[in-house]
Amino acid sequence: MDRRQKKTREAIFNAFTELLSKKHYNQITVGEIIEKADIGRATFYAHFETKDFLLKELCEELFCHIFDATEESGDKHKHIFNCDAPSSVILHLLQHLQKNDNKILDLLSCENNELFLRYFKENLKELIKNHPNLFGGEKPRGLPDDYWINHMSVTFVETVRWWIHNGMKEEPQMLADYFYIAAYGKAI
Amino acid sequence: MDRRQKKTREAIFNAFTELLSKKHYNQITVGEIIEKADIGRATFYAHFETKDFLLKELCEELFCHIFDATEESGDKHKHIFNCDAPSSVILHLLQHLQKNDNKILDLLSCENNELFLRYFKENLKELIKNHPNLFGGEKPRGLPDDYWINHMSVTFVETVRWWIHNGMKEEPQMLADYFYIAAYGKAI
DNA sequence: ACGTTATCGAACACTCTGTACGATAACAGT
DNA sequence: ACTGTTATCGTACAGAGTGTTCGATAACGT
Repeated sequence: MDRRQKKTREAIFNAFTELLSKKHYNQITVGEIIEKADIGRATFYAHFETKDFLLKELCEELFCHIFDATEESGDKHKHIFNCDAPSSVILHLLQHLQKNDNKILDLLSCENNELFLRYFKENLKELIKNHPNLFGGEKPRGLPDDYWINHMSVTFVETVRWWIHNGMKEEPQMLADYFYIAAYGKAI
Repeated sequence: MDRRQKKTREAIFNAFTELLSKKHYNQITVGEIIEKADIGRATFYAHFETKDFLLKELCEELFCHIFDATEESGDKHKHIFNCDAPSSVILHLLQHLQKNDNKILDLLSCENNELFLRYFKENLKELIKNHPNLFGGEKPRGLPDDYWINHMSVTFVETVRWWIHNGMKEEPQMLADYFYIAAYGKAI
C-alpha cells in the first residue's frame, strides 16, 4: 500500500478515535474529522464512503487481532482459542484488554462504547459458535443452543463493561471469577 | 391539556413509530415525521426540541406504565413489583409484552430495538435495585451487588430480545424457565 | 362571546454532505 | 535519474436537513 495512503488512513483513524472519546458519534461531523486529521475533504471520501463505513472499518481493525480466526502458521501471536487450557481463555482476553492494545480500552470506556461493545458481542458469538468449549463449563440442560451462546457472550461483554465502568480496579483473575460465577454459579 | 396539543403529539408519535419500524433512527428526518404526521414544521418544534428529545419522550411513554414506581392508590393496574409472588414477576412482564401493549413489541423487534432495549435495561436495573427480591432467587456468593444487578437485568433483556428475534414461538412460561436456568442454573 | 393559544405556511440563515476538477507532489519501478 | 501513475490538495458547488421567525388563522376552554 502506498505510503501516503497509509499515513492518511492512520491520520483519519486517530482523529476519529480522539473525537469519539470526547463526543457522541452522531454529533461528530466529517468536517471535524478532516480538520483534526489535517487532510482534504476529497481525500477523506477517497478512503471512506461515509462516516458509518469509517466506523465499521475501525471496528474491524480494532478487533481483528483478537477475533481473526484465520490461523496463519508461524504467527507469533497465538490466537485466543488456540492457547492453553480453555478455562484461561477469558483471562487471556481480559489481560489483552488490560494492556490496552490498539487503544481499544479508550473506545470501550467512552460514551460511544455501545458501538464497540455490540461489535465485540457479535464477534464473540461467532467465536463461541465455532469453539463451543471456548469458556469451558457446560450448558445447563433445557436451554436452546443459540440462547445459551447469546447469554454467554452477553455475560462476558457485560463483565468487561462493568469492569471498565468501575475503573478497572480488579485484577483480571478476579473478573474471570465473577464471570464464571455469574455464568455457571461457581468459579472454575 | 388542549385537545389540539394531544392530537398533534399523538400524530407525531404515530408517525415516528411507523418510521422507526421501517428505517434506522439516524436516517429518519424531521421532514419525514412532519409529512407523515401531516403537521407544520413549526408545530413539531413547538412540541419537541429535537429528534432526540422525541425519542426520549417516546421511551418514557412506552415504559412508564410498566416501570413507573409511583404507587397511585386505587390504580387499577397493579404495578409489577406489587403483584403476587416474586417468582411470577418475570412471567407477568413477558405476558405484558406478549399483549403488545403500546405497540412496544414493534419497536423492540425493529432494527432500532437497541434504542429501546437500552432504555428497558436501565429501568429494569433501577427496579431491581429498589426491589432486590424482584425475581426471587439468590445472588451467588462472591459477586458485587451492582455486578449482579447488571447481570440480571441484561439476562432478562437478552431473553426478551432472543424471544422476539426468534418469532416469539415460545410461551411466556417457557421463556421464564430459560431465564431462571440461565440466571440461577435451574428453573424455579 | 371572549381572550387565549396551538397550528399553519412560507421564508430564512445555517450547517453538513458528498461530488467534481484541475493542479501539485509523492510514489514505485525501471 | 527518469517516467508514468496516483494520492492528495484546494476550492467550489448542489442538495438536503436543521432549527427559527412571524403574521394569519382557527380551534380551544371558560
